Amino acid sequence: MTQAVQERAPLTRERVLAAATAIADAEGLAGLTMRSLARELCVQPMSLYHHVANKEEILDGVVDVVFTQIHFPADDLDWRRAMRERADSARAVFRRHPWAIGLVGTRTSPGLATLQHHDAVIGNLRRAGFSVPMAAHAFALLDSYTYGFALQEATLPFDRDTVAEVANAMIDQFPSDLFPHLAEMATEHVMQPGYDFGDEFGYGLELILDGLEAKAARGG
Amino acid sequence: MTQAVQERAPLTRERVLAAATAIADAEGLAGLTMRSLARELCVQPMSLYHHVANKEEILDGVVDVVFTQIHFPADDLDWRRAMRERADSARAVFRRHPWAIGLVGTRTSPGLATLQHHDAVIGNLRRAGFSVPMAAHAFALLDSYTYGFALQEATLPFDRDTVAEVANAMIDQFPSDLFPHLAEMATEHVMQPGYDFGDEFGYGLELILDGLEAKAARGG
DNA sequence: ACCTGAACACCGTTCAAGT
DNA sequence: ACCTGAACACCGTTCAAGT
Repeated sequence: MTQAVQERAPLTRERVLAAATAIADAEGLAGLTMRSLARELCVQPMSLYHHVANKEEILDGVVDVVFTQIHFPADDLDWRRAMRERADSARAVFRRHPWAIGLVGTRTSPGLATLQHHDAVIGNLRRAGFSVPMAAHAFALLDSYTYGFALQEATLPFDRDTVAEVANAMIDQFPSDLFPHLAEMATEHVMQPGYDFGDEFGYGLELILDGLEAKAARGG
Repeated sequence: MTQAVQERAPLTRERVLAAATAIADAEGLAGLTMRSLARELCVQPMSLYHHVANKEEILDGVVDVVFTQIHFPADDLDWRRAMRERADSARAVFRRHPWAIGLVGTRTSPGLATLQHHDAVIGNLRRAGFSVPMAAHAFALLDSYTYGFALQEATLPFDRDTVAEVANAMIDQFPSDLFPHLAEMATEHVMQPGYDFGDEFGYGLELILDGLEAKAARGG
């Protein structure tokens, strides 16, 4: 584990959540157990319950820790740049913590950082002249796109060699002529040198920002 | 459980996955264990291992079962209607199986139905004249939006009473003036009679389809 | 070929006891 | 106030044995 050997600082909720995040990063969500967390903190499993109610609260907590890391630009930045920068930052953060995005779809009580982040997004749009309903449209659209892209990226292999490996495993498992269009896209596009699925993010984001700008200009 | 009492049909992979889906629908993903699944099928836990390799394969399997339910329109339908219908269908399916969308972000080996679905989407776009790179753009954009919207909906309460309950719990937990823009949007818009977050889906979808149509017309 | 009983090494969590 | 040892009711999975 990353910091198993250390003088025993007193346990706090923050230290518990930081350690939980580190474990999930290193071993995935399945590796994060009350027992592995206690081991990481040089403590008995039961000590954790003095700082968090249960494992659910830890999962809520680590999602909020991840939201802490999403950069939100200064209040006075024009809305297009602000939305672009925070979308790019969110995508980068979820790329660093790929276990977190699936968790977002299961947590029903958002934490402080999550709510602050959402408030800042809506605030920026309102100051830019978006009506409340138009800000709601923009918010739902941009967040859906960003989360969904992160969700797709979470299952993607990081490097090119693994891409080929996965593709081969797929071809082994199914008759290759079952998916002619998928095969065409893979061979002619995705497997070509220079292709990076991540580049698709900017394309879609600009298309959405263009659309929102046009709508906002004519009032929704 | 939904069908615990029944004559014991021979176990098959299909029956195992159908029962697993039913359990997840009824009790959530946490309620789906090898043991609860065996109980549902009137069988000993170990019998399951003759039809699936392990629990991971069951999770892969139920995601594919869910993809089976996403309706894909006839091949010759114009691309805008085809994309709209399958996005609406996907959203409805994930609303019925809210546990499934988070799982999408953790499964790295897609099943037959998933791949067939993706192939049909790309095929429709190609027949409509989309270039391979343009089809890749459209595919990434529409899927990201649809999955991301489903991810947000998965954490939302279903009925109005629960919305108010959740909002009150949030206000109890944090000083209410910490999130002025969120509060404004909640009181002036989201909590108003007639508001339904689900309606945001169509707004964003049409904006994206408009953008794609314009881009496709001028070749990317 | 298909199913099972007993067992193993894990889980999250509670309780009563220690300092 | 904070931490712990022992225990409980669960997990997924293996193995050797049954039909």
